[in-house]
Amino acid sequence: MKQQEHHFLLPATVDEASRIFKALGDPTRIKILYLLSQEECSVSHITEVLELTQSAVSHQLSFLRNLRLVKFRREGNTFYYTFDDEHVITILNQVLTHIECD
Amino acid sequence: MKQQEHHFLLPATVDEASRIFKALGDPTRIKILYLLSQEECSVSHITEVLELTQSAVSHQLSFLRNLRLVKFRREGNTFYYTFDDEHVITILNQVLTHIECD
DNA sequence: ATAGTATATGAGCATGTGTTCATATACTAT
DNA sequence: ATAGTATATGAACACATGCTCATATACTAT
Repeated sequence: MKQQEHHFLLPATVDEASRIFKALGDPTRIKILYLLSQEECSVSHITEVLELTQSAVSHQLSFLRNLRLVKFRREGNTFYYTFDDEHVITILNQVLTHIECD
Repeated sequence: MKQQEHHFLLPATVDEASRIFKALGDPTRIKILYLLSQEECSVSHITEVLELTQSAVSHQLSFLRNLRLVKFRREGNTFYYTFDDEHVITILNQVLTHIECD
């Protein structure tokens, strides 16, 4: 066994990374984030475009909001969501591009 | 609501992406992959360095093997693991760097 | 006020995940 | 052959996850 020095990660770093990856580790959330990476969307628009229930979308948006990956603005009854973490969108697009270009 | 055309993702693309992100979405697997990104390691070395049980490490390596994110070679009783997906390691390091440099 | 619309939220449930414990396998050394 | 070492694997269990269903909230229109 080699006797190198390792560079160790801080527990907080590992936790934060796993939280980000976990957020991206679900097909529904990937679709939502990918949609939001293209344009600002209302909840009902996401619901229609992705053919999901309103509740499922709303729960996932709540999840993404807690992680500060998306934000929203209100206009009357309509909530418009946009992504709120450029870096995570970049990572997502890198992976998607990598897969599609296989 | 805007009436743009969306670029849609293939279901297979979404699935593959979520599988990759899910693999990275666990602290133990992040630590293992990060270690392997630095050097080839035996199972027992991983076990000691990360202070995990042998079984937990072995199960996670099996998981990572199935996704072809790691590979191993055998030398007697000892199994040496290395990463097997440069792109995934790159993504992992990007996210880790981004977090640490906050 | 009343009804309608858009979204959020809580409970419940089925399924997935990560661990431990016990045991199997495969090799090495005596 | 036998004991020891390194790793893999299956079962079981606690906990997390993502959905649906029902309902709450907050605004709009009449």
